[in-house]
Amino acid sequence: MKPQPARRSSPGVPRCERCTLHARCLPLGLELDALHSFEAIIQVPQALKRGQALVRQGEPFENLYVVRSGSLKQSVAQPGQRDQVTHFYLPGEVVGLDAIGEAECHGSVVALESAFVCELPFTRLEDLAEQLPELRGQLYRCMSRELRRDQRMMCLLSGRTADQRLASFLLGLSERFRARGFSPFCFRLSMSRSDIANYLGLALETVSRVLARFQEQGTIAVAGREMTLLDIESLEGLAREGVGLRGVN
Amino acid sequence: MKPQPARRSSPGVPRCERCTLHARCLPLGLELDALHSFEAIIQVPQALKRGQALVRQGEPFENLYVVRSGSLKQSVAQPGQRDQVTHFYLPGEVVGLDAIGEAECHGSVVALESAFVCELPFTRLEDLAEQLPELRGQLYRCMSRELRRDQRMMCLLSGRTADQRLASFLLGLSERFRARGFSPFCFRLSMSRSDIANYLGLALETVSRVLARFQEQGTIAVAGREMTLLDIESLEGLAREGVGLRGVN
DNA sequence: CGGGGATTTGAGGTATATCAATGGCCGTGG
DNA sequence: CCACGGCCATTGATATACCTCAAATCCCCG
Repeated sequence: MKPQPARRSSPGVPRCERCTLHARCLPLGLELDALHSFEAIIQVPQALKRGQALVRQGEPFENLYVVRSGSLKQSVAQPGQRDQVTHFYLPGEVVGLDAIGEAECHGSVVALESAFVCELPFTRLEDLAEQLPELRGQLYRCMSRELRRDQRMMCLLSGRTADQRLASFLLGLSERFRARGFSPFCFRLSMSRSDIANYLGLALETVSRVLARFQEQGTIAVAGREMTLLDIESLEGLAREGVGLRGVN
Repeated sequence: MKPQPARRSSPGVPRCERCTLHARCLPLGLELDALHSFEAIIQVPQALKRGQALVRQGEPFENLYVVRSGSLKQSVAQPGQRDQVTHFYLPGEVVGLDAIGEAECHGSVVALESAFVCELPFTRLEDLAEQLPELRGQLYRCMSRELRRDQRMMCLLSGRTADQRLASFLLGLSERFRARGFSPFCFRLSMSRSDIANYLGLALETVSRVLARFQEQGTIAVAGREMTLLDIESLEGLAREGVGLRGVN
């Protein structure tokens, strides 16, 4: 059974021009009429409630989605293993790139809070991309950006301490919020400690402890899911911090 | 200064039709004349010696490369951190996908042994892809395959023990060799223990010890870089093995 | 045949997982 | 409105996998 997100709501055809994410979204850099062609393929936005699935692992791949508001997480189930959280998606980010050219979605994507997403049928998007070099470029760019994000993640998981992982995680979120016009210093974590731990390859208790320590040191202030970064420099110091652990030779 | 790989050697224009990798390579599925157009943009193959760089981090992105023979590794340097090995490339695999749509290469790629690569100027490839939907599809497929590979890697780094990482690593190599027509049971590791350790997020001593233990248990036979997988099932058992460690709740 | 990197092996320390119990938050229902 | 229950988060105590340091040996290459 397909997830049945509410297909109501929202002002009929979306208008990218008016969207606050315009400057960060997929159609970035399109000419005006190109933009209108692009808008034409966007389906009526979907509303998701917390915990609701946008795509389920194994479903046939049909659409990309752009997050309009709210946030989501992707997790991948592997046989005999625990689920692994692989992504958090914020507004303006594209869901589904890792399934392009594949038959099925290779991870489930679930809303972490109430969210809206724009649905883009991929075949139509591809047809359009055929005519619009700009759009093609944007697609490539999004995919390779994701590749690099994943690689940075691999670096993080590979060689860093719990402190460094958390610091990088917080800085990464901060940066993404800043880019979207939100405060980079003060934001709400829409994911649970358990999600964070899973994402960073730590035990949830460790996440809790490290955050507590950061707080003691005056680096952050955290109350439940409300996060305030007090000393970005310290965090950057931690994140950048050379080696020490898990060095190879 | 650009790396200056020997531009001699090899039979003038390469012939994909005759290439043993034909069935696994980028131009897979192209019609005959499309294939010829594709061949036309391939530069004279480059020969690389062990340790020689194919691309250096930060260089402007201009080409994709397909490995013809030999193997290479990609590593990414991050400020204040040790280099991180992010990939090993085997024949038929495409180097440079993570830089598409970007100005510069975001990692260095170095030959682990004598190697040949086909050079594909990306702008010309893109022009060609504009006319060949098949080729476009292949490009997408390669990129998303890479995305998924990276994600599997993240899972591996995130939640698994050293034994599981090594087992997965060996099985992964085995599978890739099999797919290329080499023996999946008996092969030569072209990378050092240190590279493996770095790639897997372990200390090099740990790699050595785990391999020794696998050998004691009769799962593998290893002598220096010559590797024989004796008991694939055991390895798969290890790799798949549920949880235990680093579980999240 | 010699030298230097690569690999192996050993001993000890530590970061982090695991187990366990408590405390806080929030939505639900009386 | 308050009480209840479940989930989420915190905190402590303990176990352990893996890193680090150190030294010996192997092997490749000149």
